[in-house]
Amino acid sequence: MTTTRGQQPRGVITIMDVAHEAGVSHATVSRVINNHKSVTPETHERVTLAMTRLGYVANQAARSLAGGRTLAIGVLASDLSNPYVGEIVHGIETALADSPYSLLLYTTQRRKTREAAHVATLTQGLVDGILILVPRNPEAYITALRQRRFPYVLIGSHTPSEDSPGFRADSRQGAYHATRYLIELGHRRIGFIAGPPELESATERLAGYKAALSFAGLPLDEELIQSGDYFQPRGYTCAQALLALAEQPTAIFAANDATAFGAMEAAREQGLRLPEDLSVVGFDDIPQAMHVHPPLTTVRQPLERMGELAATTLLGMLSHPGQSPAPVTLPVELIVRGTSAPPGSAA
Amino acid sequence: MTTTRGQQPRGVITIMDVAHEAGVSHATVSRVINNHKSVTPETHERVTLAMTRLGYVANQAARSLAGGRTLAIGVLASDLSNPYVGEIVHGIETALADSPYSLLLYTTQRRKTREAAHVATLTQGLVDGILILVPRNPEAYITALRQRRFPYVLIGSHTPSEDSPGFRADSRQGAYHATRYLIELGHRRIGFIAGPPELESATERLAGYKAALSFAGLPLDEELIQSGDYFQPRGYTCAQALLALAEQPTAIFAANDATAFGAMEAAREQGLRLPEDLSVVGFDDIPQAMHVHPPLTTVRQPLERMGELAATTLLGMLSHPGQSPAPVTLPVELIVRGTSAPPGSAA
DNA sequence: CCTATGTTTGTACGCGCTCACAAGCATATT
DNA sequence: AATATGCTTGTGAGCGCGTACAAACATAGG
Repeated sequence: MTTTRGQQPRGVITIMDVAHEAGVSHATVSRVINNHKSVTPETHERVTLAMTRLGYVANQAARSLAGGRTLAIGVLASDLSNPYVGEIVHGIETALADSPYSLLLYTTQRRKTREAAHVATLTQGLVDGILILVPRNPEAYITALRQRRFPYVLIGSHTPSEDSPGFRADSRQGAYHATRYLIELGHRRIGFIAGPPELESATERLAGYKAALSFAGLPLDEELIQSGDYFQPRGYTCAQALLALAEQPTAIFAANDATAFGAMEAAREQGLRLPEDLSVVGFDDIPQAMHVHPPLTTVRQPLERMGELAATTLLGMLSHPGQSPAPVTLPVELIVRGTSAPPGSAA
Repeated sequence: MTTTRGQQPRGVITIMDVAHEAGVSHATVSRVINNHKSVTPETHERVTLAMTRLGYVANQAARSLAGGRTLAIGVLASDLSNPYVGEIVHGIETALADSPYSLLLYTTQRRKTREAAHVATLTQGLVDGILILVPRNPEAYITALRQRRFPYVLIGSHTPSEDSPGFRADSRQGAYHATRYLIELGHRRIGFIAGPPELESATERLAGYKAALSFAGLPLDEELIQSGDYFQPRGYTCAQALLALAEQPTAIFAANDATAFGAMEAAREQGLRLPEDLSVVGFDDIPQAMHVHPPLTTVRQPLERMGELAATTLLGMLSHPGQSPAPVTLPVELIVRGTSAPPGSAA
């Protein structure tokens, strides 16, 4: 049985070698690999044994070519150094851990010039489905993906109206809650540092902020709204602008945590104590939010969970082709930490 | 020329379609794709035109199978939510941006049970080469990789003795400098929070610390050395232990930034002012090091650059098989910020 | 004992591409 | 004018695997 192969055993062990070793045809080996039902337990056993004995590892390229599936999913992200993205990818990894799928990572930082061609390459035989993180301008490829019926799931901001499968956090609701919270603490002048307007999440957070003000009957002062870009340095300058107003705000709600960190810097530089002299609230709850001092009050997005859900959904779409789940909006949660207090509260 | 194909134009455009469209053989199309020299400019033009006209995209699986190259490289990392890893991957992406290679990401969090099988899968037709980030127990697969002559490059800690290509930061030197810096500030009792001893970087940093003490003629007090694990919570408890000593240290050197953050927390909780009552120095210079308050004095590792260099090196190994560059140790840099000062310096 | 039915296995084709080889052709050499 | 040389292009053979189809065999029914 344990025939030591006559040919030179160079390099790669193929399905043929296993077939020979087990005394069956390569088709049978293939059946074993793919768990086809019509294989006798004994045959299955023999083949499995032969595989381990020879140290057989399937050639993925050949499987893809013959079977039409690549067993890989692509992840399109903007930039990995963003902790926000890291969290989501972490969740994706978790979901993929028990699947046979590999993870192909693409950041749009790479080859941003030809993002469309990029998607084309990915979807043309490189991966079976893709996850798109926080799409900046999805219109470019989403339509193409849809009409090609290529499986994809969005993560993060995207218009809920479009019926693409996706998972997003309820930015509007979160911003609304956070703002109401500040109002209930007694704040009347609440500065807002917005995100880039081309991002759905940014406009929603702004909308939530405005809605809360209007619900509380507070005036909407355009002076109090600064346009940020979700990055810390801009948060810093926006906060400076807010603190330079004749009528200073007693609280600043930043559209994301990085921006909030910038605001904290600016406040400290002006000699303001947090939270006694100024309350700061962020959005996202990235890991370091709890590690700054004082720890940041913020709105928690279930980032890791979003990644996990999206990946699981995509896997489901791959195993049950045709269906395209509706987008899901996940609730967010206000995490009260140390940067928020009633206005003018003594130390 | 612009023959509208008679057959049903369903699904995928293959090299054959392009060949037909351009009026050449499929081999010529292949030559154009692979930039073979022996193609007339006119032919090249015709083929290129046909490709764009048909929207041809090469099937990567077929290329891999036929050509023996996958045009993908694998990245083996421990865990993406670690900002340290994010930085490195960022550098890798940068290096890969202008190459035809894709990035296959594997975290060992996934399937940690079968890490070896994991490497086997990767190296058996999934990727052409791999980058291994901060290998925990590399022995398991390094030897296998080497004897299979599979291209790989290490990033981060690894014994410099082993002649695997790799890029690492000079942990020992960095720790030595940081410790000397504290000594020169006037500190005599300097606590050290070590990293996990199974990590090369951790032992080297400890060695650097000890060397600096001995160079300065300071006694080595084992009490002052706590064993951490590179994570923040442990840094917190280790710092507590150090601050509970009868003879308190006036400075704490933490083996990495996360640990240093923990130490800062502990110090603050004890009512100590940074840096007046206690100096804290970290290692790594992860992005948030400069964003905590006060900003952390730390030893900067060129993480992104390490990733970029490693990827470039791997690409070089792939295009010039056979050579295996020697490991490189990159210099680190002490970044003095706000958490370090002479002992007992008044505010 | 022969046919119908079901189960397990083998045969053979092709997925889309790369590459060795040879053919075709133009130009250089004698 | 005949042959050699170099360049461009076409032909064809797989790469390793999945899978339709058929073959082989066992079992059941008549």
